[in-house]
Amino acid sequence: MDTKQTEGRVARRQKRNRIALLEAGEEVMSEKGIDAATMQEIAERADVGAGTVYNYFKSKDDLAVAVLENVMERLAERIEDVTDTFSDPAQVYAFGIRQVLKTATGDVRWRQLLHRSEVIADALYRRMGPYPMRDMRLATEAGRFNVPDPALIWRLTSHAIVGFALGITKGSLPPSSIDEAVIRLLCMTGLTIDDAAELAARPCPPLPPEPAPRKNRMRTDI
Amino acid sequence: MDTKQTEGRVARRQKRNRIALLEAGEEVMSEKGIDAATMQEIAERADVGAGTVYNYFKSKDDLAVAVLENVMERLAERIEDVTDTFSDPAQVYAFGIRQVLKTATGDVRWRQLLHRSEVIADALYRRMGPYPMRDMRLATEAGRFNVPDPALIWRLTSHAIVGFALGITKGSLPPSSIDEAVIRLLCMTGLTIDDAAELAARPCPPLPPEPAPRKNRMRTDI
DNA sequence: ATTCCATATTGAATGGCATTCATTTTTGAA
DNA sequence: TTCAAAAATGAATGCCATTCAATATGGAAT
Repeated sequence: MDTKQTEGRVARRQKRNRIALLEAGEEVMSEKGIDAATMQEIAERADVGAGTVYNYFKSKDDLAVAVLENVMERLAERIEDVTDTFSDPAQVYAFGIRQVLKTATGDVRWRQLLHRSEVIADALYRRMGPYPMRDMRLATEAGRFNVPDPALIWRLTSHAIVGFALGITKGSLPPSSIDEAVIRLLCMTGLTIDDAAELAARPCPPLPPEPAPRKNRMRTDI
Repeated sequence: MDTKQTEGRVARRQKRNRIALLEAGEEVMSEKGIDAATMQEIAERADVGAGTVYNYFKSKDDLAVAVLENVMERLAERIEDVTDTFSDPAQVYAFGIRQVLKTATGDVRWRQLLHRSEVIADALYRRMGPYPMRDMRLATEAGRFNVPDPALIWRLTSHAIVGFALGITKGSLPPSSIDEAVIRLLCMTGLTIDDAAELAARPCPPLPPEPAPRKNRMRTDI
């Protein structure tokens, strides 16, 4: 018999639990920072026993990585259309970062989450190894354009994000100017000055429609 | 009577202890990373009781900050001469970073230490507050040249270092080209593209003094 | 030299937290 | 209904930063 014909209760519950844990993780870690977030609280908020978390995630860091991957996934979805619009990988990349910035600056939860992302970037890279970037569409899309080493793109992207996160969370980059930040990121991530300057000079190309904005459920009085 | 006439045994021991702790801290934290380093081991390596450490440093983070400050101090010493050679703050800054890079790439201990420096940059900034940058000669030197907000310089410098540390430790910046890295850092830290490009174009060492009219002309509109 | 106290040192105790694991509960097939 | 395998549980473990009550020490005053 087809074992898939009806997804058993277990499978469904597991899916629910995993999602609940990811959401709880994102919530708590965003609110308190990754270090201060306790597995206990995350478990409670996901209506799950403390030990159960470890059936789904090997460790706290592992959970954090999964949470960030989840965030990135959502980001990437908003980005992929662009590849039909632009033919220059630099443009795609720039646009991608632009999107990241717009979202990151607008969403307190992500900003706080990214705050501690050094470890995460590290873990992400270690976990991904050389070429298994199945899910990282941002990277994949860039790879479509004969960028020599797709892995490099992703690494740079993550560094850009981390660096930017450092910048805004520390307050040294007033996020008043997205374009400015983009330029800095481009420089930081290895595009040439000329590329960056040129990109900065020309206006942002026509944008694909943005999906409905998500609600920010987080307390703002922190 | 002059209480200083002979420094008592206590004062001498305290000085020794402090130094021993800083050295032990740098050693252990460099070897194992800040997180993995235990206060216990640091205390042992400094031939001191576990609790004693807290007579000298408020917390583990506090110790880490002191260790990094110590490193920075040594770095700064190698930098100060430059201020006699250059009159443009951008040059001084660029040269400073250049030195940091050269040293950091050559010294594994520092590289590893810087690796976890996100927290430290944070703590450093928190600790220093708006204007108490007495010891940060790098920043002070920059301040000599009418850079509007000296605090800003230091903040940016620390970010540059952190960012660079992320870069090399993660392997995304092959430190083959120091100059290139410098340019990226300059961009990242808020000098204008033009400034950076110009700096990149001309060889670092000798240059005619100029009034140094620094202006940030980056677009501020979205 | 001796006394004495302020100050420094100490390491055992505390508390918080990630992680583990022996039990219990649930599940789906027989 | 029965049963073995899988999943969930939360109490127990161990690690570690930090605290603190007890102890040792240095040097000033006698």
